[in-house]
Amino acid sequence: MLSDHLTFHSPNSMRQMLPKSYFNRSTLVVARSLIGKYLVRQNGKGTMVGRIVEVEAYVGPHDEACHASKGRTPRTDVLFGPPGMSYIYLIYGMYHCLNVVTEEAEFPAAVLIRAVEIDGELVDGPGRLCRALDIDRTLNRIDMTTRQHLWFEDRGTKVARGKVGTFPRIGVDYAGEWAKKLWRFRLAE
DNA sequence: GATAAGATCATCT
DNA sequence: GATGATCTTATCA
Repeated sequence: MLSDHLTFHSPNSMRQMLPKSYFNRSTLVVARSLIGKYLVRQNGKGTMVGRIVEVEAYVGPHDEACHASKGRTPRTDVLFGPPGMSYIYLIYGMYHCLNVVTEEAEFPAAVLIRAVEIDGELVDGPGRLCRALDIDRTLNRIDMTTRQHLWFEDRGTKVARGKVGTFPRIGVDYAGEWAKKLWRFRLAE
């Protein structure tokens, strides 16, 4: 009886929140392994869940595409903090971008969540994603490992390594050689 | 189909 | 005062 509809309904036993230790690893490893995991958003109206389809890694003080490469400022301070925290900022005056901080404190790095699939619908692009999930700067710098507001889950679905393609990151041409790094990960259909 | 331009503001210089 | 880790709409081919 325990095995009744075990997979189809994805019971709680298969929903594992990703803990702080998950993010305290190499940013590239975290980024790649986040593909196929789930982003859960809980607000006053209810709960929304998106399957992560595309992410980008921003790695360390020397990565010129990473905001932290320009130094530690009030905005980028959270990147230098402990892993598992949210880093959300406004870009181009109208869109928000959601990141999760990775690696140990004092090493500034994060993974940008670029696209998710919600109920089979692709939500493509960090700005759209934040709009769809009701994410803005009020959620900046929250702990994403507490099952409150915003967190990640592993729901037992497996993604073959060959199903994850690597690409250059978007919109970072100014970053010179760093712009060529294949630090964008996307799930092949 | 591809490319260009406009929207709009927190952040940093 | 300049600049984006973007998206939508318009214009062209």
